[in-house]
Amino acid sequence: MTIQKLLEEQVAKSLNNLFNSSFKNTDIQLQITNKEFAGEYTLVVFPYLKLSGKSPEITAQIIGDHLKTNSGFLESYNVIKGFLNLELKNEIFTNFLELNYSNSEWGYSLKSELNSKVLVEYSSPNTNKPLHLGHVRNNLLGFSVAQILKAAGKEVNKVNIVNDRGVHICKSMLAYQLFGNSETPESSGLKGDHLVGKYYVAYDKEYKKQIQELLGKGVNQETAEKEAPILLQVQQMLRDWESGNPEVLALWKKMNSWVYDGFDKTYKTLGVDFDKIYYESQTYLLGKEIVDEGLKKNVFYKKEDGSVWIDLTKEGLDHKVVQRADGTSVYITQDIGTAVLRHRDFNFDELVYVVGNEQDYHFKVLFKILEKLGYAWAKKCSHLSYGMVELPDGKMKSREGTVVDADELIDEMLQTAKQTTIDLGKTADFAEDEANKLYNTIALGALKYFILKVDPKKKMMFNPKESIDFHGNTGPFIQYTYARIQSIFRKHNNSINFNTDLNIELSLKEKELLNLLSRFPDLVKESAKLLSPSEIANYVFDLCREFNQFYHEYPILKEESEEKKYFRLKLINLIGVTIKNSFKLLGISVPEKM
RNA sequence: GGUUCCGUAGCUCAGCUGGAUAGAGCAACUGCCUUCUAAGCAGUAGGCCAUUGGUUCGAAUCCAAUCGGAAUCACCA
Repeated sequence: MTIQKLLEEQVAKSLNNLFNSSFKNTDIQLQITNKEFAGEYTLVVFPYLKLSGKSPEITAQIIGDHLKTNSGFLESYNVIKGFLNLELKNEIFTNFLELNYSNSEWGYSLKSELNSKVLVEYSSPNTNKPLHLGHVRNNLLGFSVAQILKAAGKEVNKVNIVNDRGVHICKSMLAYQLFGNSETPESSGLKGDHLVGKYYVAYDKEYKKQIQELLGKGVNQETAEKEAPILLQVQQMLRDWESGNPEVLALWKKMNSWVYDGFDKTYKTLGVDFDKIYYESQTYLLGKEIVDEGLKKNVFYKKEDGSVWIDLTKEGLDHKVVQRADGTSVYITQDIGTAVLRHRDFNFDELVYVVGNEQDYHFKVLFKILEKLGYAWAKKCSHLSYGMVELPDGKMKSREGTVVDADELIDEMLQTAKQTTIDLGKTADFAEDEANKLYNTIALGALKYFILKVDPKKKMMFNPKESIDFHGNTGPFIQYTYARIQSIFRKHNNSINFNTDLNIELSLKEKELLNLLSRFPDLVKESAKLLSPSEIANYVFDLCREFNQFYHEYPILKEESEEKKYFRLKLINLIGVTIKNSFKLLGISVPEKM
């Protein structure tokens, strides 16, 4: 049990004794004491004035006295207005440290008895273009959330659904047929996904050109957009694909394989992975079957032109197409199939979709449809709806080429990390492969932390002109702090297995650090509940700031008192473990030396 | 137009299940490397928490309205 929870229990007991009330532990809200006052935790007594019938100051004193004589936790307390600041006994902290300092799994829960199975879907790329910064946010969030859920004791499987079919894929394919001249990744020297992306852009360019031509002939805008020859060709190609035209299928397979090679490289660099990859080409037929069944059960209805719809107006939503008039499936058709297939495969208790907030409506509809189709687990599906990554001039748009390419960005980060590190002379005595490994660790640490420190729900701004920093609230700062700690242990060389005197005198800073450390396990659970890596990021940054202040002010190896020296070694060991374990939850590695 | 989300320092973000004088980082300016790694530490400056009203002992936080921005409402994904 954490220090805070023990305290809350004691406070509840005291209140109940004093006022004949019946508070539970969870009713008590302790807050962290402001730095300007003595104490670690603070009880706001205003809510209890009616019970005590006394002024805030007197009430606080009564509670403080009772806690001091009965809880065994309090060294002393002070009252400022209606705030009761609790100063804990040193041994609370030293006990805590003694118990946890060498636990390498510190902060992580064991798999719960309930063994709740969670599926996390993330990444979900389209195979018509390379990954950009928006996808990077998705991948990092998905991977990190999975790590956090595991650390909170859940059984987690990561799944990916590859959007490998549909009109958008046909667009790249058609443009390649028209303008590709049979070029390949090998012949062009382009990474496969980039080569295919080139033709997706080429399609859009040609489409816009044709619209202009039609407009020039006096056709109106709407008709021009619907009847541009290249669009009609794309629609024909999709029908050919769904009917199994060998030539179209061959082209599709060839181009997709290029894209997969490209994606694999990017995934590997980012350090993300999946337990199972689904392909829409393998799930959309199941989707169509379910649509047929739903039609028979009157969950869906058919319009005269043959398109299939669902009426969700009673749910406050709208009518929604689930199958086109020409019989081809739409996005949601395949999502229905994929969800059902996944439940067959994994029998999950919860399913988390990591998908941008531009699809909020889509997921509302999807979950509602699954519910109406009678799947009980539909209620256990949730959408981790994250905000878009924006550039100073607005949202990224693949078609318009206003994107920050993932591979290019990572490459730039690597160059910057390398240059900065060399300028600082940090790798002078490193072997070449060690040095390269370090540049990679720092570059990805900077990128990942930059993205994960922001609340997932909020949109975030990325300015390509200002490269990601390595100072202040950044990944490298935290990695550096970890390396500093390891450096001390390299110098020390001895075991730290030394019993701490529980009555050792603690400085304010040491108490602060121990108090902060003690909150880590609860924080992991909290961030699992909120599906929010940013909680972890902000916490570990705070911890590092506190540590660096401590490091600056207090000697560790040079401390003369052996007692204090070993106490501090244990303290910084636990700090190091906490940094490492926090970063593991963010999918970021830490260097031993930098 | 309907629905949803957002508006906190020059910039990027914390804080939002109501609590003490609203915090970091970057950028600017000042100091600190003969002492465990200066990717660090200390300090200065920077705020009508979009606006107005309400709820109460107490509001950046909850409610309403207004202003500003975004997303979505496709036989796109």
